[in-house]
Amino acid sequence: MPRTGRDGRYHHGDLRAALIDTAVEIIGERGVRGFSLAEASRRLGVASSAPYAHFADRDEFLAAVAVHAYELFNKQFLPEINEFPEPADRLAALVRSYVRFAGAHRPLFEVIFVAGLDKTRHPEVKAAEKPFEDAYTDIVRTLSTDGPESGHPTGEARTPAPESGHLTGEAADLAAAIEAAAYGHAMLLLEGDYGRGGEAVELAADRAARATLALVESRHLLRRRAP
Amino acid sequence: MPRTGRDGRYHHGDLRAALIDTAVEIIGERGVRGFSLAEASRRLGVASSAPYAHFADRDEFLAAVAVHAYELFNKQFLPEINEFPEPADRLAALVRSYVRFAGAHRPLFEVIFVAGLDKTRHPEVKAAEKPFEDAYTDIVRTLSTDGPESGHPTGEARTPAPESGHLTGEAADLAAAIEAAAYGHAMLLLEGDYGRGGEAVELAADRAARATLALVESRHLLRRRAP
DNA sequence: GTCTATATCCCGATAGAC
DNA sequence: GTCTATCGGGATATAGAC
Repeated sequence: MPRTGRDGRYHHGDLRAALIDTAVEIIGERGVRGFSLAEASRRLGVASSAPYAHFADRDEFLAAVAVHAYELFNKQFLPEINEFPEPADRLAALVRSYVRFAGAHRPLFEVIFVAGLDKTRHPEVKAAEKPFEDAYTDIVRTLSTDGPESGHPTGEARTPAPESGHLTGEAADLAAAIEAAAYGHAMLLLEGDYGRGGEAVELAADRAARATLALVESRHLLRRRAP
Repeated sequence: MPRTGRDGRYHHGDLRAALIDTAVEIIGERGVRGFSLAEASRRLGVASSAPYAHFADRDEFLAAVAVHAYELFNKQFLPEINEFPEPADRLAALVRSYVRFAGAHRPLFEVIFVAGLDKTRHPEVKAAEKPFEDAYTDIVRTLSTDGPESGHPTGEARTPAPESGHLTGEAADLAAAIEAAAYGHAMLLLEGDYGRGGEAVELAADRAARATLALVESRHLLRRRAP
């Protein structure tokens, strides 16, 4: 929301936020790799050097966009899974939300997954993605220790799942398969393999959700011998 | 193989081929988006304008690299599937080969799938990928009309599958799921999610192959209602 | 087929004034 | 916080000589 100062020039109360909005626009048109801070400045009518008052360099700016992307996902899409009590359905819903997010906010999805940011250099990004990762690992862990086919008689003592951290064994295999399926569907959607409109998004999301259920159903086939 | 002329300067008998080799090098270091014809020329010791004697522009050059990539895949990896008689195993082998190719020839895989070439503008690329596509659709079609769980009593009359072109119904759903799984595993491999060395490639390829078998096994869950 | 030379354009980033 | 001015670098692409 630019406002005009006494001198007739445009000034932005929040150039930082305006830059992120404009970046989303540009990335939507040209892709992440076609984005430049210079063009964003041009569109906002500010000097090409103005962004450097808020961000050290281009990478740090993209990291800020990535954080924005995760916050949006966590707020708007993650809650969708709470409609489902069963772990398998929750997982399918999570995958569906993931693909929907890719379709509805393609530029943000691109920044997160296609830009190739070095996350180790941007801890803010890692922190922002944590809610999503936690939701995911929680469900997968539940599924592989408590699934309908795991064969635990009622009341049997179970080793408690670790509270956080990496998955192991069957859970890791299932998680990897579903992660790849979700990512693959999202990428094919963005490449136009499913068409262009909103139906394409739902088609891709639906297929991804079904693939998730199929993988859960046949998860015994995913198991690998210990290396 | 550069040779030296009488004047002491380097000349290339086949600059075209040399450029493609060098492009593979550069893309391996910087990714497709970090590639430029200018740098390739520099490394070969030729003028930055030399490539334009062989290629109209950067995109046409990348299309040539893509054709090279498909030819290599079709020759070196596609034949691997012939070791397996059963359709499901053939499909898993194809997916395994696909991921192995991504790992063994990452730069070429990137050009094909990440560079975002407009294939409609480059018919040579479409022609080069045809053998791969045909092999894929053939197997999927066989699986969804002749699979062990399709429940056709022996001798029942079946509608003959179309000889080429797009898949429909169950076959299309299965094909989409497997395509996404293969692509997803390959991309996660390239992003380093499985680690870096040759073991990472085999891990990803193995997981992709298992996911393929799992999807085939539960393919009834992939079925969508007609739109 | 390759060279030199050049034109044009865009980008990232810095310094210092307002 | 934003501006102007500017440096340095790299890319694409063309024209014309050898």
